Amino acid sequence: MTKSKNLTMADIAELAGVSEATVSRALKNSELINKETRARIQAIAREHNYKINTAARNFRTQKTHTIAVVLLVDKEWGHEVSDAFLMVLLGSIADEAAHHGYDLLLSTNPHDIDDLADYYIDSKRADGLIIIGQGRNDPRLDRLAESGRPFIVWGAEMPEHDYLTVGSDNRTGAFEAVSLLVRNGRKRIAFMGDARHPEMEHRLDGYCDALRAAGIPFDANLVIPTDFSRSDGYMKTGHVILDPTFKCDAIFAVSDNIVLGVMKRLSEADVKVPEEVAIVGFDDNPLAVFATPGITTVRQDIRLGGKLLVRNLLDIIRGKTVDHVAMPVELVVRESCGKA
Amino acid sequence: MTKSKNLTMADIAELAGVSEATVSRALKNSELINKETRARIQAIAREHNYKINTAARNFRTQKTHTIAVVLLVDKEWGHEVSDAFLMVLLGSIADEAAHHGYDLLLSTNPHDIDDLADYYIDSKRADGLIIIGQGRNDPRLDRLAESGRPFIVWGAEMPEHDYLTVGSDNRTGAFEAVSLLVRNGRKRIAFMGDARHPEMEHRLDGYCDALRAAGIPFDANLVIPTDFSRSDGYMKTGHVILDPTFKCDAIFAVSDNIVLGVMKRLSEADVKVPEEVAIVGFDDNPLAVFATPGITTVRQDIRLGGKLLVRNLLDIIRGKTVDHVAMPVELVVRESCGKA
DNA sequence: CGCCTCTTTGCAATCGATTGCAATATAAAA
DNA sequence: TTTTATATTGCAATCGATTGCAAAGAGGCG
Repeated sequence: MTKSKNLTMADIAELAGVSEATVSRALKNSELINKETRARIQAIAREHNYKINTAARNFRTQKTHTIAVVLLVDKEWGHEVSDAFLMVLLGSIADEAAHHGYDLLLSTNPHDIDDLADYYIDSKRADGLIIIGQGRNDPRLDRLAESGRPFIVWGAEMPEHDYLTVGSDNRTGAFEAVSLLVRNGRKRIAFMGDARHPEMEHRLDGYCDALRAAGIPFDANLVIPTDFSRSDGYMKTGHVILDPTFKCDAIFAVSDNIVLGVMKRLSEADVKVPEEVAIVGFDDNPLAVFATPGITTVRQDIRLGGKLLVRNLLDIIRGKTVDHVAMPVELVVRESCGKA
Repeated sequence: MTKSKNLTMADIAELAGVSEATVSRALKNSELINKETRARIQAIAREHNYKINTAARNFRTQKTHTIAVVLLVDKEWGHEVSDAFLMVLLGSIADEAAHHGYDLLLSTNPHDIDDLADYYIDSKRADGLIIIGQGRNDPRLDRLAESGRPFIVWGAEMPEHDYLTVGSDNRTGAFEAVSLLVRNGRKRIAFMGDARHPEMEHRLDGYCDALRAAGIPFDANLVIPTDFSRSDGYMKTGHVILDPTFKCDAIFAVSDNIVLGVMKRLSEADVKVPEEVAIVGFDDNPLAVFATPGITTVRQDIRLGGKLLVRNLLDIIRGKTVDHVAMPVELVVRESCGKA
């Protein structure tokens, strides 16, 4: 098809009989240029299939029109972390970025990039960063915050860390989930999750809120440290839940992935869900509805999350003031939580 | 931290008392520059936290050191297409690209970018493209191929389309899967999948191969058009498999996602898997092992796939000759396929 | 007709790193 | 000592688009 070498703005200028400056402005649709001239130049550019050289433009303007998404997904958590979840978030970020005319740079586990800002911002690869995978206490994020470069984090607001976040209202979500179990007559409700992780900490807070509201005393023995994975859900169920000395009639798990592992193990042990143990999860993983029984869960609006990450990051880049976001969540009731 | 404005190569040159040219070569570790001088300049650059301006470099060299990954994931298929699968593939691509010093540009469903090559290559955003989501017959890919720009596709080799691919040996995988069902004594084996999709077409071929090898006649009624999704697996099971006039004692489905939907529906109808209907899937979705019963499936080496996509694309960019890749697959036997 | 305003266009510098070629220094050979 | 080969370094052009400022043209008004 087009085998001609790349055209430059000078070529278009020549073709149109105007200067490069005029072409530049015309292609931008600048008001400075006469309307007819603009249209004519645009037509010529289109006709000759001219594409502006992004590299040159970025260089000249010192902007990249690119945002970098960094996935810090360690093995530390369950490594499959939410597959579906991540994919949806990523897709939504990509769509929203494209919508604003930004490209998306993706990087997973940049273990050898100790200074994210240097790599992405200072070296002019991206104008800002979206970090996914807040982790427990990543010093890199604190360094980033100190350096004052534009970035935003998916996760939970943490008073002791000085960076902006977008995430779900984990505390309220957990509160509603556990309250539902209480309404359904459950008294000994176990919590499965890793409270060292910011978001999960908030979910534990919500769990405690719900118990308190119901007048049920908090029992630390019911808190079972579990990472995000199905396999850890499976294992902890075998080691703790099924231990004869352990008694519970319900479980609130911080992710549907965990629930899938739990239910697999319970079914092997012939423990009936929800009759003997009622369960509520978190995320509304697409699988939740296909599990047997269907998993009652807390749905996060991930697509909205992606959009907000992008919008707020762009605002930060433009110097506007931005606040933390805790998006509302929605309880999705299926079978696993039992009946009232 | 560093609030000083960005240093340029000229600054470093001045600090080191040499010319910019020398700095440029030294930072590249060029043999042209004296070893000690090189070390000294590198030290100075590090000390002052100098980062090369990628935008300027890309502009000057007319290379981007970036590859673009384009996800063409239409609703046409089951939209959740493989969640886990995609995430793993993407992660592997990202890692391998980083390993070669390339950045990764991500784009999902560029519906308004009718000419992918223009957008990414001509406008100097990327040096090459990786396309994921071969689809049935995307004319955009043919146009890309015609234009001669460097790209590669995840999927299946198609003689009538002129572009390079990396994918799994779908035909052999399907052959082994179906042969296993045959060995386990099954005679009427249904095929669930959309044969219009290149990869699935090969799986259908493998299915036919296995029947032929076993002397079982092919019955077109046993081929049930199904997209990739759990929900379509669920629905088609209700509409076709459970239809009283339909008889089968086994199912080969082209994705584990489908199997999950199938098993959900079968369990609702109290049909026992594998006793009444044996099932084999494809992909070895991380969930396959957590389903009840565990799903026997064909595992693809997705991480290897990601690596090969990147390596072969880079070879293409460098003008080397590259061939199609059909990676070997592995049958993973769990419970859903019954016992011999 | 001269002066002023407003619209439209062009000039030319600029962004920062790279690289072919020339220049210099140093060592080796004659 | 002169010539030649080799190792280092610098000069200066270059990549292509953008933009502040100046300039030219069009129209209005006194």
